[in-house]
Amino acid sequence: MTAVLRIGEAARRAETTVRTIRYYEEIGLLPAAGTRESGAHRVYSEQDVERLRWVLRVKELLGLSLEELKEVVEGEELREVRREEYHGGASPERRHELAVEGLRLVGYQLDLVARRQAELDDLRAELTARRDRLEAILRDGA
Amino acid sequence: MTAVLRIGEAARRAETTVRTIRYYEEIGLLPAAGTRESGAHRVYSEQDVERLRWVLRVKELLGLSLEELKEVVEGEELREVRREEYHGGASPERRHELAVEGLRLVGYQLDLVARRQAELDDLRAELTARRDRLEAILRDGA
DNA sequence: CTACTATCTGACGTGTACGTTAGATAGAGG
DNA sequence: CCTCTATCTAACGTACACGTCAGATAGTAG
Repeated sequence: MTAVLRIGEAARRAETTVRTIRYYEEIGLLPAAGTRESGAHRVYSEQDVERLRWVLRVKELLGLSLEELKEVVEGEELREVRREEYHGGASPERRHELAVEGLRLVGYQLDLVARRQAELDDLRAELTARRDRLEAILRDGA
Repeated sequence: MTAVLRIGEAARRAETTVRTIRYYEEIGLLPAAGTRESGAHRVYSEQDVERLRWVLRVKELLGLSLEELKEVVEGEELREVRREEYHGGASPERRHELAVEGLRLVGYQLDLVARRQAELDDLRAELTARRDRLEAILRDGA
């Protein structure tokens, strides 16, 4: 069911390149895909692809460096840990712990998004004012 | 009144560096500050600084490359032309022309801002959903 | 005029984020 | 077992956006 993908297909699905995935692994941004003996092909799950898509999206929209992205990746990894442990039946304390840490990371991202939105709102307001002034000129002036 | 600034002070006011200003001039992003004989100091007006601040802000918020920024700079230059010509008394046809072109450039920027805002809205919605799920777990679960 | 600081013009260096190439190997299909 | 393609590692190359340094010059304060 959970198809296993190799790096080429993973890259296509995540709308990125093979090199990028390997590079992210190199710098420790992405975990080394499974335990491989050197030379063996990397394998990815669809969840891995989803995680990567999310990370790339956040990077793009917030303009984060790969260094800054590490917190985001951490959050994504935690999500997966949570899913697995829940199905494997984790203790209530463990669940609590995971949820708390998850909240911290989600809060961090929400914070970044909110800030950027506020700045974009300001920018948009100024642009709209400019546009209105120009339209006024076209209407009743020049 | 309209203080004349040299590159160091201009950089401070625009919250950037001297090198950046010179680099932008090198690649033709910013106009060569006035007509200088080679070796003479560059001079900037407060308007120049405002223009630069705007450009840097748009770059940061929209994640544009310097190449893509050229449209934005063009828009800012046009604003200045407009101001000057208005005070110098431009013909109605000229005013009309300037306003139309200005609208195009403002429209372009508004479009970019709107797109980014939409994407950020989506991102925020997903993050908020995640947060809510985690909070639910803390409330009535773990 | 002198002293001092900021700016000037090259030119080379740097960090980030990958692209590209070479030669060997893995693994799926027949 | 053989073939063929995708992937492997290692290494060098590249585009962008500046940083940094050297040596000369401009402009301001006294």
